[in-house]
Amino acid sequence: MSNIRKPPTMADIARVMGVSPMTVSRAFKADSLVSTETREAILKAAEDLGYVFDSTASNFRSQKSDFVAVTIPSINNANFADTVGGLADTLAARNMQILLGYTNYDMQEEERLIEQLLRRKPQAIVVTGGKHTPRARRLLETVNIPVIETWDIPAEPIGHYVGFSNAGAVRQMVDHFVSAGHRRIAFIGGDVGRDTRGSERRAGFIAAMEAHGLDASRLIAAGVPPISMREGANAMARLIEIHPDTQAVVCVSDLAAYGALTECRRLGVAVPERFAIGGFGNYEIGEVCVPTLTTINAFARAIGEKTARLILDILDVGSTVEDVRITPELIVRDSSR
Amino acid sequence: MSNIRKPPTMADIARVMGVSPMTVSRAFKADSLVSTETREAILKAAEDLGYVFDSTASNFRSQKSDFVAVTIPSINNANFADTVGGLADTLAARNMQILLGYTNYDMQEEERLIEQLLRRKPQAIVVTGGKHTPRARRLLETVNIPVIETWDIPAEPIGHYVGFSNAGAVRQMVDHFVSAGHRRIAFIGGDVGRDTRGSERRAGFIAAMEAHGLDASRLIAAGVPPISMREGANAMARLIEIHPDTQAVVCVSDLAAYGALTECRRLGVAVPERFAIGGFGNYEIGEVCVPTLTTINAFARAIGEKTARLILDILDVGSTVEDVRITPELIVRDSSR
DNA sequence: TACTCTCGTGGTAACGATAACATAGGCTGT
DNA sequence: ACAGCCTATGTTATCGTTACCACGAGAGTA
Repeated sequence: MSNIRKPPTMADIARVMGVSPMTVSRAFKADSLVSTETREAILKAAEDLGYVFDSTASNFRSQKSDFVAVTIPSINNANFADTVGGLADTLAARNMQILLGYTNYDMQEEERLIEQLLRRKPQAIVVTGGKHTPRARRLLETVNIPVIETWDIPAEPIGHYVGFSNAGAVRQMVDHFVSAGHRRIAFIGGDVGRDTRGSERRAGFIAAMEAHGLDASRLIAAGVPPISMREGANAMARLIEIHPDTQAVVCVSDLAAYGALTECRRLGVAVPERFAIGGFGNYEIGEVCVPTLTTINAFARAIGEKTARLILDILDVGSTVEDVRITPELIVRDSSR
Repeated sequence: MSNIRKPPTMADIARVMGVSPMTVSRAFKADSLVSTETREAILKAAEDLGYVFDSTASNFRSQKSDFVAVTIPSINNANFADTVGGLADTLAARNMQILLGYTNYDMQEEERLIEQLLRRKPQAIVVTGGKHTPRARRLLETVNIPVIETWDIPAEPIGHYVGFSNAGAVRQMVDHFVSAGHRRIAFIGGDVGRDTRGSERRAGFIAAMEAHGLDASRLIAAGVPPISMREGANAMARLIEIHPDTQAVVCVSDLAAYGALTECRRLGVAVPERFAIGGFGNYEIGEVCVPTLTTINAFARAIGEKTARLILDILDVGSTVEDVRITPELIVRDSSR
């Protein structure tokens, strides 16, 4: 009847076992000093009693958690999911857990989230991108845990970063198109302003085109970022209507690029003969679709893994660790050759 | 220099303000009894001091957290991501946070994860699927918080569930194919055993075929679940080789179906004229690709939202709430008409 | 006036684990 | 044989917040 009796604590186990609570506590820490027999007996007793270790109390007393806080723009994005996967898997080896939040590409929301996450006393905080509200920035600067910005090379890094130049990556794509003989090149992205990385890719496109002495005004904004396959298709239709003589298009992501590709197929426009297409992010779709999609591999999973290793290094050794610059890789596939 | 001074606590704010710590505490709880002026003054002082609320201490003392623990098989799956998105958004309105873990389609890993998550004293726990290791099951049965199984209708529910019949959904697809005149129908899925939902869809396929008096032996296992687009393509190649006279194929997911579709295109097999294809999950790709993909909409996001609302109801009202059965919807598109 | 009720606030103890220090016994080496 | 060290365990105090109870002041009521 009294199924509502309180769950057992370490003190209960200690009483049953005739040892001190401290010994029970130690039995749960892998590296601490308890004789093997005592530990095993305690762990067995704990299991029998249905004891569940109270991380809340442990974190509170020791003033640190096993959390690493992470903010990403959207959960529904294979690239960020890969990064989180790399982070989670690498940190799991040290029994650390990810505390994840979604900003929905909104810096205001990011600020709210950062504040909420910091309340949990994480061991480190990982944010996506290098732009934040002033208050978010202050929160991150003040907090005394490692701060890592990812997916970008911040103009003014707060702490560490593991990222790459979005503008530089797009330049690779533009260079590729130009050396393939294209001159009238367009860019398809989302509306400017919200998606920082998208905006930087757009800026990188403009800079690269101008560096080649080419016209950089063929810019199609397809909607609120992140733009979908459907929006990519719509943008392509618009592009062909407005600038029918365009030879190649750089898309802000593979999803947009795939949408553009299907639109071309619908319209009977040959890719790559009549129209070369490049994407971004090396999504699975790009290597399966017909024709396969030229893209930029930003090594999303590696970003997560390297970030995790950076965090572990900082926690172990101290903060004398260097930042990590990833060099994205241009992958040329059938959609541009 | 002494940048390492301890962060301020409520007691510090109380001292500065000349009130009791209790009043400071109340100022941070939206619904508690403090005069508006006092609250505002306290919140301002807190901001000035750079105070960060300590959720760890709060959770510890009040013996409850704002967490809802969630396990999903994989982060890199748009369906589960949608469910988590629905959960997170709905719970965010109540300032609750998701504590997420990935099982990697492994029940052993799920057990480990459930144990780890329960240590955080979540307010509720949401698991994907209705099959668990005996120990995981015991942990869930013993814990005194709401337990919700999703994406399935468990044979023996532990607590509540928000799900649908995977077998029933596949039956809809088979019925659709049969009424379109197809008789030689195949199934493409992953290797049996790991992915519970995949296995149930396969079983549902067999049952539905037998119910129609048709041969249910055209089963292609494409690899370790979840199977990729590439594996779907490979499976299609194998299917055409082994059973060249097949008329239609049911795929375990839209990703596999899309792979199958591209393989058909490569081989010059006309879809749907020569070969009808159906997927599962209503991924974005299915409504953009050419031809568009017939699929099953399982309302992934709604599962998350309904689960969240169920949790909130239980926490508010008590556990007299009913379970939720979702009815998946067959979406017929060009790949099968 | 006296009595009840609500509002705003204060005082005290406690949540469960563990950091820090202490101690008993066994072993090593000279 | 004894200082010195290592191992296994115990004792005490404490992390920061909030549950619980108490209390005074003013409002409302009879």
